[in-house]
Amino acid sequence: MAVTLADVATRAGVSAATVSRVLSGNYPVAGATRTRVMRAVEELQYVVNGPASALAAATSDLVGVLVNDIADPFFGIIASAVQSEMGAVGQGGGGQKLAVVCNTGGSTESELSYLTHLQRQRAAAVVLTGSGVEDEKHGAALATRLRRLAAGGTRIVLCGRPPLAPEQQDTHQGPEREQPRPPQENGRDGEGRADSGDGIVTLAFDNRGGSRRLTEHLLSLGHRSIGYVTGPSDRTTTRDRLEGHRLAIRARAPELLADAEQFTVHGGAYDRSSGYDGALELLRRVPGLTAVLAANDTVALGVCAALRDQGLRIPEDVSVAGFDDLPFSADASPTLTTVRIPLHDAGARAGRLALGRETPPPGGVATVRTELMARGSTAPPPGPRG
Amino acid sequence: MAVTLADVATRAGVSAATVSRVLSGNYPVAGATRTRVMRAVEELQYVVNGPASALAAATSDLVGVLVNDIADPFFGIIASAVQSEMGAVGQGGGGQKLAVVCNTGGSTESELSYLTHLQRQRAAAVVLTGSGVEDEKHGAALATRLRRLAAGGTRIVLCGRPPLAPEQQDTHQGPEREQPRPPQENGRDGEGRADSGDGIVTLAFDNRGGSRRLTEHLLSLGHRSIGYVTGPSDRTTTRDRLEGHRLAIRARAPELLADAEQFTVHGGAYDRSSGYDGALELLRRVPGLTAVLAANDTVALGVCAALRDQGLRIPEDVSVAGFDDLPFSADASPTLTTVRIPLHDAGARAGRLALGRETPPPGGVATVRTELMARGSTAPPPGPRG
DNA sequence: CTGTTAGCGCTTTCAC
DNA sequence: GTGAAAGCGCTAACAG
Repeated sequence: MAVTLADVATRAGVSAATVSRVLSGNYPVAGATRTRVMRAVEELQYVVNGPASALAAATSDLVGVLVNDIADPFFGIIASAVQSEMGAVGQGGGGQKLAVVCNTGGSTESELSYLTHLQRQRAAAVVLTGSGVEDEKHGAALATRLRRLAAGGTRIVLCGRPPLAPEQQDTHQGPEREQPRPPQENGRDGEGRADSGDGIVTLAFDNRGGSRRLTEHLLSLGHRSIGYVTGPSDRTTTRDRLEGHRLAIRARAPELLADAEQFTVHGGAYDRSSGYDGALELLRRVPGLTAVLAANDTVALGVCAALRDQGLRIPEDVSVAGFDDLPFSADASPTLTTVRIPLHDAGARAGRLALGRETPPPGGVATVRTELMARGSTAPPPGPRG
Repeated sequence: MAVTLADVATRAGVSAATVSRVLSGNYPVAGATRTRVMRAVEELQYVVNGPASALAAATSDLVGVLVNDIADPFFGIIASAVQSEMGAVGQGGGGQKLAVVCNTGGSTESELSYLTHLQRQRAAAVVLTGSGVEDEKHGAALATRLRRLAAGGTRIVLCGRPPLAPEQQDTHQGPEREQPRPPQENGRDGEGRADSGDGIVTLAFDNRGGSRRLTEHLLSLGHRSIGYVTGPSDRTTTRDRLEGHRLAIRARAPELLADAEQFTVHGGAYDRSSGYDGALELLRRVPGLTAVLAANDTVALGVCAALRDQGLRIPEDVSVAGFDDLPFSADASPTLTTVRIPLHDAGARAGRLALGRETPPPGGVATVRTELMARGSTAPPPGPRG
């Protein structure tokens, strides 16, 4: 770990400044000099010292991507899309960014901790993906930290979670504690500024709308006993999807509202086993169950497994639907009815936003549309008494 | 991006050196002073400048994890395990490492490029996961780069790929061009040194052995028309798995060897669609096909889908098996016969090795055992004429 | 077009 | 136990 800019300079018979200019390429240098320098670099196998250069230039090429679970394709797809926008992987010189993904495991401390690291590294941008945790204290801490990062010049993009709660008024000015969430459909709350005013841009997923359409689909097939296996209860995504579900019931079959709580099982995680356990629990609670909605596709797979293990056929006996439309859903048997989120597109857009290569939506908030994918796992409920 | 160590020092009424000592915690500081400093840090919301600190200390807390496809759970599981070993996520001070995953997309340029970035950042360690690319030129370039990194103090761990080819003798000393690969089962080639001599440690997966056992399983069920859908042909994993398959045939049913090439379809990627297309192609080529082996579980899912679309039942008409035992395999219907690789354990071990928290295996190379998981997707072939 | 001169913000001897 | 000072390797004005 020895060879420095100075060594290269000596070898090439030029000054360190010249070498620096050749390497960064953003400054006129004579052709001959350039070749000489390049040769010296080659011969010495010189590699720029990142920290030194970052310190001097006060910039960094790091872009952090925070995900809740890197082993879940939902995040993998988004992360991969973000990374795909970071630019052609040149051999070194250019302003290419390095997107690194950080796995928080859904832990709030871990999330904060990664943000600290990223802040230390003076990251160029940070993309936070997926569900946020609904915790008053964490939410405030997170918002503060993100605003501070943004103020320091780091671009912040929220992808797949709702926008930050409006800034806390430190000058306590009243007991106004209503409406903790900013309006969703109205894209003008930033009063026309290019972002929400603090440089943080949000790409929210229309979880509520998608979920609502999904439940409507089931309702119109004739289902009246619809179980729901939620995700972890403190997640924004969980809440939004459940809300969409309830909205559909309220609008189309209000008589079912009374049983809603009874028909809802709160899963502990977005994984297969909470689907499995949840389905079993629903079967126990709801005698005439004809359909099960799952928090996402992975959970839905667990639901299917449990149902099958109980000798139930899908969709003849029970319909099942997921959410997200991950690649495996189209291949499952039967093919899984779900709600498609254009994860790749959203991730790519988040990447562009992070690099400042795309102008932020008005108000700093855009909602990504979701689409119902009606497939083989949903059908009309079985006739009375099978 | 303003507040610096000096600001904190002023505020706390001490010198910058003292603040630094308090923050790094590895030096005796009076209790009172420490509290005073901490308070100043708190009040000023001070965050260490990573580049500056890395420059001065000539160390970094970055650990890079290179993966071929971040959207593939195979890599997600390994990466997540590596990350889980990086230590309790403290609030900042300690020597905690930041594991960042870099998605190469299987591209060799991208791989090299990420290594350059990591080298620039003076990464503490680099973990390369999964299949390497079998390309003479790239192999050499990669080996050189990794050795250089290792020489510079960066720990290198190969997880899920074969060890590096032995060092190129620059002093051309003979036409010795045999055995481009080091012995696998013999763990003593490093002559008892704690690693292969260059500080690079390898955790190879026993793909060949697992594949061999899988084919033996099919053979002993009575299958004689076994199709094989491979992964991308330039990958070490692809080659090893195919070799294991051929080995089993050679040992147990040499009469099938003649048709081996005919029964092998080379898939373009480790994805669902090459499984789908591969299965169709096999059906075309092999009239009495009774079993299909896939490069991995994801490919196997594609194979299943194709088979089903052709009206074939699994396993009654055709048996199918995958490789890796990803979580979804146990949930597929029918449950998928496959070969289990302890991905999480391997990743965790790679993480420990990367941090120097575990002593490297003798010779620097360890082979991770794989295990046959015989499940519902394989059964004896149908009787003659169905 | 190229060299000189200052730092960037932190860590770390070396004194006190 | 704490301070002063000397860089770490690079970039970015300024001069020439």
